[in-house]
Amino acid sequence: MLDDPEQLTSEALTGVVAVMVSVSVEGPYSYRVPYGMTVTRGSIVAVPLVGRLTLGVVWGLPKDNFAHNRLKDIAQVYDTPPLSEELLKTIEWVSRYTLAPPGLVLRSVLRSTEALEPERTITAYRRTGADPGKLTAARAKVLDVLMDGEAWAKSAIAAAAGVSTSVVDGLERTGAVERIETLPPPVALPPDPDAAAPTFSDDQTRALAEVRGLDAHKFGVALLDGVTGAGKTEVFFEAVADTIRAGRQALVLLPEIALTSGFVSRFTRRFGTRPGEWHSDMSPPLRSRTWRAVLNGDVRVVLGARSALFLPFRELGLIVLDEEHDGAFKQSDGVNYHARDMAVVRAKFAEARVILSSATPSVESRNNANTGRYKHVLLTSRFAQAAMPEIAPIDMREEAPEKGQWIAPKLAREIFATLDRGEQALLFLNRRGYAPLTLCKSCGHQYQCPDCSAWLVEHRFRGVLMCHHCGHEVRTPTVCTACGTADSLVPIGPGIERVAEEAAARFPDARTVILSSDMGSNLQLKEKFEQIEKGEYDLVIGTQLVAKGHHFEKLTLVGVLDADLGLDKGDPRAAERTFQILTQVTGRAGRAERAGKAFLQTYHPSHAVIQAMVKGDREAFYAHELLAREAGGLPPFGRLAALIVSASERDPAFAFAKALLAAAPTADGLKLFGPADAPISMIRGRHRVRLLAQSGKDFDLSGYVRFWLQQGTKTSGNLRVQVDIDPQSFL
DNA sequence: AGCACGCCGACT
DNA sequence: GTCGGCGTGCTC
Repeated sequence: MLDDPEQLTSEALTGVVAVMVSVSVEGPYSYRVPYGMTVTRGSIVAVPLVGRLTLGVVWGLPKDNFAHNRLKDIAQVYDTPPLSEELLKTIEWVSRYTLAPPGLVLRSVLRSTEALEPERTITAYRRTGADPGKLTAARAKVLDVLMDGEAWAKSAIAAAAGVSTSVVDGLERTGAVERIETLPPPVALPPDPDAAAPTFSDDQTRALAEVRGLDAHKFGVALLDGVTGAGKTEVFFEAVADTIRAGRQALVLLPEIALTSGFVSRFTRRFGTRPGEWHSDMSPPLRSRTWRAVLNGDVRVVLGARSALFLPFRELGLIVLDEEHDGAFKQSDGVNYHARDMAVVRAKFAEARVILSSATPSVESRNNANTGRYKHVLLTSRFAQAAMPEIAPIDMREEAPEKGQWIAPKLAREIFATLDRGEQALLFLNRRGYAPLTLCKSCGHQYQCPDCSAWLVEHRFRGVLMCHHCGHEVRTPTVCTACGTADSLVPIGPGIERVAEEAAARFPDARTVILSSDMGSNLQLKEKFEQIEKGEYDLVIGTQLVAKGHHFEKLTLVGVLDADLGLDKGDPRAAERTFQILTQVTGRAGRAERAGKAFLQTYHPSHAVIQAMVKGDREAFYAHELLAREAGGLPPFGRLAALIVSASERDPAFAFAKALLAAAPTADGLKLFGPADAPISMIRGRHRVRLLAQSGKDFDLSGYVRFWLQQGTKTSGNLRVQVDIDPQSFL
């Protein structure tokens, strides 16, 4: 039974072993296992690497024969369970697929050494029962808090009792309270799958039955496809409950952390306790403890951002991707992976289920559902039809607003009517700032980022011109920096700050609020959302931020100021993204009780996306888009890989890309395009030239690109080649 | 990722 | 003459 992975993982390895170090190297290095040390495949170890200790994972037996006189000893094995075979396989697969060195992929698994050290104790205080002597009011409150007999952190006692921490110090001196070193409370308690019995609509009951049709102990994918408000979350919560009952762990991935807090409350209502959480907003100690608890199996359910996909689950049984179509699931720095695809891969190795949930599934997922690779679970709702707003286009060629305005007359009339009824209206424009371009009317100078080929966007509130690609900022000049003319700078085009200015002038009685990711901290934004929900604003002006996750009872009108978004920019996914965001944002208008209306300001009223929106016919969109993709050999009917060659000067980058293209091996059905300047031809001072490889869907494009780069001339100087398999956008 | 090695500018 | 700038390359 040599090929039985169970057998292999549990087998103690001796002599020389292969260790994957968590640095950017192409394969495992060999190390000696010192006498008396026991390691197996998956053991987490520290190994010496150029004079310092580096984290690594025992991968198995060495495949090469590194000179034995240069071998070093493993320095330490950590006292944790080994990483699961399923996770090791996932790392290898992700590395092979994305062309990222396996050590780099491992790095996203082993994020800190701290998580591996024995858990640090915390100082806590508890009652001893001894007499405190003088019992002041403050002391009484503290002792009351400690009546439960538990040990509390000093700050927690002070907060609960409403006194200062020095009262605890005083009580400690009297002996009525004692200080102990104790382990912190667990990061998450076991969720109770039966804490709250859900009540389901008939549709939800049927959808759940279909999801449950997937064997809980085998690999399988369900696409949970249903309009907002149809109750997708309740359905996949039951799959989470099933997973807990089966003794396996569940992972729920959200596209962005702004959505977690609402989600945690819903989870807590259903399961009686909070899930484990994993995202970049957590404190490093909590992250470490969560990581460890996932590996130990103490945390059963994790709610997290895309990086949670690489947590060291021991017995992963379910991965849910909520809003699976969301572009935020594609990681585009370091390891370029798409969390949706990698979730399916990990689930396959783990014999786990995957639920992809969305109101506007990605074209890829819809295709997989159509062909039967994924189980298509449609969730309609009796309210769905009523909740769908009436959508109408506004042809901007015929009903253009006056010069310097961005709200068409027809939309303005609708806004007035809505405000008169005491209802809320939302104006949506996916452009931050005041104006996307600033120029001097005297000399024509256009303000551009010095390090990127992009206009500087004026942000009037903050008084700066800023680059949205690298963050470069300058104070907005009052005198043209090119010709010296005073007051000659004019803003060109709209951003939401400018729309807010127009709205203030045209609807002076409306209480107006701007919502944009750069308009305050997460907390401030949360507050604004709550105020809108309470009806403290009449007119909401926002970017993509408002399209997600929030329902406003009184909102009955949505105006999309630029419905064309990125249409027709030569980006294969532009139509899909536009369809998704238009569906999301128009869906904010009206709920079951009140009918809603949405208007799309467009210069292309006959475009398939706009037509599908207006007719409320999403199937028409998918049908049209799938045909277009098939005709173009684009995903999901073909594969794409982008190679971005970058350098500090354009010429060497271009020359290298040309040489690379010339050295490309030929292959059946493979097409190469380029070299061409990338749409954003310079970012952070680096010129970027793009090559594109397109193949059939059954072609090993990753393998081809790896072979190609190995054949071609190696990069030298400051030339860099970045590979992006399955690029989502063509930036 | 670090850390050493290496080849060009302003100092004791 | 040297100190040190960081660009480049290697790590079992």
